[in-house]
Amino acid sequence: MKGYLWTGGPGSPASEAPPADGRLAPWEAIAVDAVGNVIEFWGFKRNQGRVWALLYLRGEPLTAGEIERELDLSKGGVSMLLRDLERWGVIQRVRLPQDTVWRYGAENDLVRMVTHVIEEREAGFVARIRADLAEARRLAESQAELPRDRLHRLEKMATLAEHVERALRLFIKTSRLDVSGVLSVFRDDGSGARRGSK
Amino acid sequence: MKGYLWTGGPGSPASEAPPADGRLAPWEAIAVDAVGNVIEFWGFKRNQGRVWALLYLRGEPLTAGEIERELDLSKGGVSMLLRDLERWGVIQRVRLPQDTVWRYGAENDLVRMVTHVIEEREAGFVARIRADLAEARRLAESQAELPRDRLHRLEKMATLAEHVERALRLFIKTSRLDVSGVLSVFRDDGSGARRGSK
DNA sequence: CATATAGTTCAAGACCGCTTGAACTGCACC
DNA sequence: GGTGCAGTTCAAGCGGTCTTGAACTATATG
Repeated sequence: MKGYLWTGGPGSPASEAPPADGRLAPWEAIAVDAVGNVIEFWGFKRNQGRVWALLYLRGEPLTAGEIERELDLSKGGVSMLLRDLERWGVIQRVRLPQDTVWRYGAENDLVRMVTHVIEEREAGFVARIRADLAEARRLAESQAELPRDRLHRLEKMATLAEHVERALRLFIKTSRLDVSGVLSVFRDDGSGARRGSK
Repeated sequence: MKGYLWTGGPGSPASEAPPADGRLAPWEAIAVDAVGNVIEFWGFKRNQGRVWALLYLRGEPLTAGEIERELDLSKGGVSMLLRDLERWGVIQRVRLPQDTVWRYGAENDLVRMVTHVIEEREAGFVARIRADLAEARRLAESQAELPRDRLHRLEKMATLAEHVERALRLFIKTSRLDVSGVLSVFRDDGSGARRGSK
């Protein structure tokens, strides 16, 4: 909860002079924060989600400076956040013909990114756990005078781990499937906000 | 890692001298830590997982003091960890007839707990997000001169959130189903480590 | 009742990741 | 070349969580 919650500007968003540190409309602030919370829940940085959400809601590419002001973040922070998002392919850096600065636009792939990163994270992690349990088992087996039931329980623990792993994989798969439906919804806007926009 | 290393263990339970700060066998340490990592991954405290794992592997109930020594935790910490685990129903507090102290034994329900807590967490969380997005939408709609495409994107965002939510629910359900298979495996040991054991 | 041990609570502090802000690089334009 | 702005990097600070350790309560025992 960095910035203040800016309850002002009930009337006109465009017509009145907004306070220095953010012109975010209240409804935008709420939506942006909601996405921030979701993304944080999935183990990313809150502000990564906020930046993506802002770009997505605006529909047109913004500059780093604008993001900085809207979201009340530091220059350096914005730079790093944008780099992360770009690396993950959920935003795109574009340079408008006549323009001299970079602008950043949201891809629709937020979800694909989430599942993707989760997938990777899970892969490494699960491999590690599996290796550890295997190692434990190896050591335990080499221990001659080990009560049999202990070993037995260790093995069951490993089985459990495998099942959880399977469930996770399944989740990712179904999630992706389920989401592909959503993506198609998204897609019909892919061409941007038509022309009108601004 | 923590405080002092309790160089004690004159008893030497097994035949060889175990590492200074706990009598945990190496294989146990590895397995215990593996579970700790998993549990941490799921958003719990690492040491909650370690405690459960220790109790599970040992098969027989341990006292708080024993746990404290084996895992090299503080007295207060163990007390809190045990309370959490007990509240979640993944360990059971028992008092042996002749004995004066409480002992704690592992239930097999670790997974059920995980899914359960995730479920709860998810429920509250998702409700919050949903409410936030609804509120944002309400505010946005009341804003007369709002570009139509912006509102449109906000709506799609809400749709997306719903789908992710559905995927999550599905995951929990499948995970639970999948796990129930494992639980049956576990169950045949339900009666504990037979009697012998020690 | 005095003592000892088991168990609980919580303030202080360790720990860790995120954000900041300032120094720096790169680039365009004058 | 010099000035100014966009963008990057990173040490230092901040904020939040987890753990510790000591004071405290509860309970059993002689």
